[in-house]
Amino acid sequence: MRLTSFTDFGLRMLMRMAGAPERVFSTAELATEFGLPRNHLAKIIQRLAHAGIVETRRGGGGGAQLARPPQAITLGEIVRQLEVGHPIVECFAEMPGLCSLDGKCRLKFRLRAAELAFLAELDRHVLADIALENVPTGGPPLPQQTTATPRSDQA
Amino acid sequence: MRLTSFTDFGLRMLMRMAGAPERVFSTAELATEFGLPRNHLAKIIQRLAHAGIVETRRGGGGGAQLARPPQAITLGEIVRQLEVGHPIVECFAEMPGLCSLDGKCRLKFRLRAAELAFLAELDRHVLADIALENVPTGGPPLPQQTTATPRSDQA
DNA sequence: GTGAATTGGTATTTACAATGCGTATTATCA
DNA sequence: TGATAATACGCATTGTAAATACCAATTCAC
Repeated sequence: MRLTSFTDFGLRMLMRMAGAPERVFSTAELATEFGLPRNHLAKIIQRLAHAGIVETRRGGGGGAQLARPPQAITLGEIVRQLEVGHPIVECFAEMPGLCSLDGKCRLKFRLRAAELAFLAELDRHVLADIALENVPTGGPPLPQQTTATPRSDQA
Repeated sequence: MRLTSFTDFGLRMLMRMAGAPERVFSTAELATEFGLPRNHLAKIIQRLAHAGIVETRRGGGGGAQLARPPQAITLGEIVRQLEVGHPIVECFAEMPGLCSLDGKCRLKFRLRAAELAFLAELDRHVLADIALENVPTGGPPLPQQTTATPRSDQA
């Protein structure tokens, strides 16, 4: 039972963005803060944008920000969107008739119920509950105080 | 959110074994029935044996059978044993201090709660609930490397 | 209008799980 | 006791998904 790195990293970025919902975060900035590859994070932001969780804007000064207040985004919604295409078991893929136990399998229903229980527990919390204001201070010490200057161009 | 093939195939084999708790099933027989690689199934049986869910017996006429009645084995126990070593997210691996958000991360606790909800839902059912008596009646032609020796059906 | 910054999309490389295969060990039957 | 059948274990191979790199499209600043 494993979540993909998409979901893992996506949650971390959203936690950070929820800490400053008004700001615009570039993928380069998030990549520096978390010490993760920029291109990989950009892909996840794309997915989140398609799902309507964040809004992106190209060009200078662009980046991503939450499309809704963090109180209106449940953790379940995030995981659901980020885990698209990764069914619990192979049987759940959209391939009818592939499973040889198709009609007689009484397990499928139970697995689905367990998955719903997992997501329901996640839906009991919203993004605001796990927001973090502090920079994780991954590797090099970033003495970046809250100078309210969204200048962050370096690479 | 995905279970490994270990868990997927393990559950199928246990479903079959629960349909005839008194019988002994060889891995070759199960592999033929399900059209799955024999060696892979043997490894899963090993894991299940170590977990105390099945008991194996070597030698002629040997094989595996449930160590307890199928009413006494919950689905949660099976999944828990089969998913060992596959944490939900990387942070959950046994590597303290690796996650840069160690102290401040309020997500970890929620993910754990969701995982427990998933397993709790599974614990509401036992293996007997999903037993299947019928053989899946070999669907696709399988390129089995077994030497096509018709097994003498043991009593 | 020009240039720089930033996302969007596609292709390639890499890592890990899944699979296949061979060998050793052990128990049962003749 | 010997032959056979099955598990147990390790390693090589394969396949799929993640991770990375690169190029195109777009927007703001000047």
